[in-house]
Amino acid sequence: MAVSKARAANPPRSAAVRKTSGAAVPADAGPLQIGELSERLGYLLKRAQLKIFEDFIRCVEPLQLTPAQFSVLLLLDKNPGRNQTEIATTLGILRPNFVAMLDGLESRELCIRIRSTNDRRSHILQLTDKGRAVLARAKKLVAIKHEARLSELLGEDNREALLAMLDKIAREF
Amino acid sequence: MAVSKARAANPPRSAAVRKTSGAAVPADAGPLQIGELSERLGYLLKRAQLKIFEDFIRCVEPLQLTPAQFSVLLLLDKNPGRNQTEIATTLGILRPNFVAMLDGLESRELCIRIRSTNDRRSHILQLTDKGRAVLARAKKLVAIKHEARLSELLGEDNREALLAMLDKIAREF
DNA sequence: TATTGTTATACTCTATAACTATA
DNA sequence: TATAGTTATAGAGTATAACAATA
Repeated sequence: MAVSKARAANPPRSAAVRKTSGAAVPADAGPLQIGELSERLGYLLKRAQLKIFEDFIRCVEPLQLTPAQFSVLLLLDKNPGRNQTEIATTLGILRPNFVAMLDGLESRELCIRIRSTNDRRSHILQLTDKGRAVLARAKKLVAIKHEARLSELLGEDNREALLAMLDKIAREF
Repeated sequence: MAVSKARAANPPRSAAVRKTSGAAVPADAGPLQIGELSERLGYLLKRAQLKIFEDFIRCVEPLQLTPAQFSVLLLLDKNPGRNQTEIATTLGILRPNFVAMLDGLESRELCIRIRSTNDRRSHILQLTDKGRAVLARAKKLVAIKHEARLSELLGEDNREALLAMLDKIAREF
């Protein structure tokens, strides 16, 4: 949103405010009308995603894993022998940004980089035993605390329908 | 993710890589197995949200409006006489971060701040005629380009079911 | 004393260019 | 020359503390 540019382009705030008298709403007017916002997919997606991420982090809090870190561990487990670029791009993470993320996981000994013998430029990523153990515990916490809560809220059939629609949007839109 | 801390805590990258020979996957092994990721709500929500935001920005490109800016205009239109704090918190925007955003909209003459006569601390926000015109054009573009495409992908009934579930998650989860 | 708008600041995420070592 | 990992950097988004004006 170019904060600094807006800053530079505008006069000091207080000087810019109109002196016109304001037709303010009564102080007790209550909650605002969100109107069509409740039908805007982007808005609802964003709001729902924030809620889900917050809950995920809470549920998996003893393991100190972010949703992104959990995704990496899941992917490494399912895809042994792959390099950084392959893992990163599959998750929509840019290679430069994946470096610090891997540093974090590797310093906690959840995975290791191994220089490939085929192509000495690339690093094969591998879960450690500790990484596998943490992933297993995380999966359990997610299943019994996070996903279960969601099924309770929506019903299992609706939950699956929701996942299917989101997957379709993510792939085909 | 505390990039700088991770940086400081770790030895230089190349020195940290294990010398063990890597069991790399064949170069032509094809796409990765995303496995259980395709059933993780948070992951799918994030991916879908990014797609939807990208498309929104494309559809409304002639007007140069972000989803967040569009939401503000919608809310101002439905809620005349409200101040910055009320609008910001309704959208989940923190008051300090709303200042620069309003600066941008006001410098484009889409809305104005008016000092309230009831309480001279607060600024009543009001759409300008130009703001209303831009909002009207944006609504049209969103309806005929963005939402229509979504209905086509999911079907109108499914689209409504999706919105209802996301709304429920955003409110009740 | 409390609240509104604001400033300053910091941390995370995301994005791009350019370096190095290998190929 | 091209690619993998990395560095540096810049931009958004988000979060908190503190100040001036006003209540």
